[in-house]
Amino acid sequence: MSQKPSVPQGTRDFSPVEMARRRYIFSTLEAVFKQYGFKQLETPSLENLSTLTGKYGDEGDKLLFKVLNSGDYLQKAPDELVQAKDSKELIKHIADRGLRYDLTVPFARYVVMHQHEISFPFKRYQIQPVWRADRPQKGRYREFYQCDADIVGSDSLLYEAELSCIYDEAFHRLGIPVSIRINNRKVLESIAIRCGFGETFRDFTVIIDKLDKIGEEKVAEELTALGGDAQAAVALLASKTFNREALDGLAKELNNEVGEKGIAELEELLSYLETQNLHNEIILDTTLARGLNYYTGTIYEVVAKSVKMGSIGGGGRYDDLTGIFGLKGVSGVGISFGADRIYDVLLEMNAFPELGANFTQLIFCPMDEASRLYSFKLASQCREAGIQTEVYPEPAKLKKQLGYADNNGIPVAVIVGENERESGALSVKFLQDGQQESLDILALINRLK
RNA sequence: GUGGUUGUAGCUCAGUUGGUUAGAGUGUCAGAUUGUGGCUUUGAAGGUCGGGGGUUCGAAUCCCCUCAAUCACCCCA
Repeated sequence: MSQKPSVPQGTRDFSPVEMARRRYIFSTLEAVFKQYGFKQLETPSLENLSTLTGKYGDEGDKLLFKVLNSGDYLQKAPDELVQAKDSKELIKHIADRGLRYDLTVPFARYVVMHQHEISFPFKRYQIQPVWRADRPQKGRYREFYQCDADIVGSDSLLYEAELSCIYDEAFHRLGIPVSIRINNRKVLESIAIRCGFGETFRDFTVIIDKLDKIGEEKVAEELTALGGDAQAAVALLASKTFNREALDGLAKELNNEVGEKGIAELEELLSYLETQNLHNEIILDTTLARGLNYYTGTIYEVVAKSVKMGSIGGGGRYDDLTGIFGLKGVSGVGISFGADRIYDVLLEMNAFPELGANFTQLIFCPMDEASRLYSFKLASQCREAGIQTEVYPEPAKLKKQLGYADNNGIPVAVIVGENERESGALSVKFLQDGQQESLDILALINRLK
């Protein structure tokens, strides 16, 4: 019995054409990362569950893919938990590992484990898949790639500026006009304190993050329910072009200690950015909160201007991420690119450059068995010369062989039959314009090199 | 995790109030053309109508369950 094949929900195959496009995104980002001196890192797909749980909140824990232990895992599980069907407790006994949920936490783990080999500040980039057991929908997959650039071991705001520039440069190179939204967690905290949400800061951020989605009135409603001065808070929430004027306006309102610290950070970041020639708009958005609660300073989010899609990048400063793994006082700042969403945006914008899946420059088309052997030999000569070469595997009809070349976008075909073999004068056909020439192998190689 | 919409050939889609053998375009393969691709033309293959169950004399069509895609929540890249 044959079964209908399928892939798990939220996962996808990538065809050669799709891979060419994905490679284009990855290599564009990689080139920018390298330009700023980031070094590449990879970590295992599997992490110990203890590394992952509790780092992403209750929601995050639910979305973790857990991997069953090897062997007869139920044998070692406590009977009462199996009997009680208590999945939540039982899982701790039957699954020790899980698939990574993001790249930041594994990076923090890496830094702590290798702290004595690393010279700080350490700049690393990482391009790997992550997994979330989320319900798939547009722009949301269960397996997707993140492309992260982080720096640990420095609290200099120069790095915030560099990361802003990386966002700007990368999306410029990809041809996606974006808004780079920036905020500072301390500014947010200051607003919260000022308006009486100091005690309920977490909930406060969750609500205001929805501002552009549900509107001012709804947000005011929910904030009032939370118990605080909703009107005052809403008045302070705005998104403006990131410049001196906007900052000064904000500074006048936030004259408490946290606020002044946050404003000072934004000012320093701005003074770096003022020296740059940026392609995209930078927005100071005090409604930007971001879910992950470990951010402590600058936070980023990037949105494509021409396509409706969730954020295609995000990140921020976290003063003490490695603290949970026992290394205190190491500050980090990082950003992430959502490669799969960037792919969808480029596709929707029709903004991919012409990227054939074909790399073959030359194909030999043998007319008989002896020519096939002869072609195989000549092909290795071409390959040694650095020409990407194929040999058609059968001495089939020319129509078929040229059809293969045509369908695969191979630009040059060499027809080899008895005449060519004996004279060494190869019939070289250029498929784009249909021109045909007689060349010997050396002349052919020179022409294509 | 909650709710809505959709599911017919590899792909894009027709398919009448439930009625004979489920169609088209495109792609694939073969021929027209024995050593010359794209264009043309002829033909062929390709379908458990997402899967399972039910109603009916009869189901692609109606009902239930399930799987998947998609959209809105939640959350996020």
